[in-house]
Amino acid sequence: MGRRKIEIEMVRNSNTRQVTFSKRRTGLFKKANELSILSGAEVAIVVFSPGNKPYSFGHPAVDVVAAKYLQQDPESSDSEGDPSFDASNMNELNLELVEVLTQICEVEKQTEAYDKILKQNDVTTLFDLEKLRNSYKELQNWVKLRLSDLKISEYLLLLATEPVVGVKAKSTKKNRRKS
Amino acid sequence: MGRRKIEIEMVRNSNTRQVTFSKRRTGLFKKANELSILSGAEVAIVVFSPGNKPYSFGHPAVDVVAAKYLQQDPESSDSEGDPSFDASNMNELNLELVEVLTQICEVEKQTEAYDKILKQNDVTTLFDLEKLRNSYKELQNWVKLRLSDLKISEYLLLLATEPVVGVKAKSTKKNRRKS
DNA sequence: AACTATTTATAAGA
DNA sequence: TTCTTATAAATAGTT
Repeated sequence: MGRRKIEIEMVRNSNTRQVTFSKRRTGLFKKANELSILSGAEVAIVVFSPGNKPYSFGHPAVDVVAAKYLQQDPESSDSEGDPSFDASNMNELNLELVEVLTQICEVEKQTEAYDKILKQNDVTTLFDLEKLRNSYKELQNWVKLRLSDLKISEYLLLLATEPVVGVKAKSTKKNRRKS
Repeated sequence: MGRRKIEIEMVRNSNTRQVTFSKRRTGLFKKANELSILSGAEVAIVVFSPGNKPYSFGHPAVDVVAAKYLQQDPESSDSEGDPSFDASNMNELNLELVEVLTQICEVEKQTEAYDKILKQNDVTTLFDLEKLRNSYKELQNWVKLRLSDLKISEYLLLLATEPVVGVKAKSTKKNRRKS
């Protein structure tokens, strides 16, 4: 929507990129505001600029909408009994990390194998394409699996909620969670 | 932007309101996607429709961006805890996690895109094969990159050395870290 | 779900 | 950064 049509791809020039970000971030928030007013919808937006500065928009407020959203999926944290935050959580987190790293290794080996297939430049038969296709599917499934059980994200969220994670914080009422 | 100019105010007719919501929600998410691609910004949006159905958009993912946002202002206290292991370590670890999650998300989206190519069963030209080949290479490179800067692994090692991370552990000499 | 007349967003330029 | 403006894109009302 400007003097010229542009491709939707990372803007090369870092200066132009920042300008584009500013303009479009403004536009995005304006649209969000209109959406919330016109339809009465609740909207929350969080954006990190290329320079990593945070911007947010919320109607009625980011926190409110975010909380509502997070409440949706009740599978999130609760299990842990009482110690405001103890080792078991950390150990689980660590295990998750090990898992991720392990699987990343596996993916590397897989991709190498698949790359070999591709290097035989005769991959023109349907059969080979089928194999290729399946390879991608596997990879995709792996990633989805990783993402779908969002335990790590949940942990992050949980951790973010506790300013001082894994350390006995000043026990304010914030350490309390519904259980 | 339509046949007529409209005032930005709650749309009266509930049917029209729902239609407006649908159209504009789509537009908003499209804009968000363009913003994230053009500028490399991270974006998370959560919307509740007038009928209270949740919709979300995230690049790399709602949870990841949300977590990062929430972590921003940790009224970083250090409390009365044993300083041998405080929040700063956790924050670093968390940032690493955010990194990994971000890249995993990117891979997922990539693989989805490539899968689309494969689904067009006309992938018989050399050109397409070339694209496919490059796709794999990118993926492979990503994984290698992930593995080569072994910061996370280092953390894991560190963590593994500390059975109880982030919590006042039985203080042995293990609380020592190279510095 | 499509179709367009219009309005709105914005890329480039100043 | 802010403004201007030619043009691309979104969308309100219609079919």
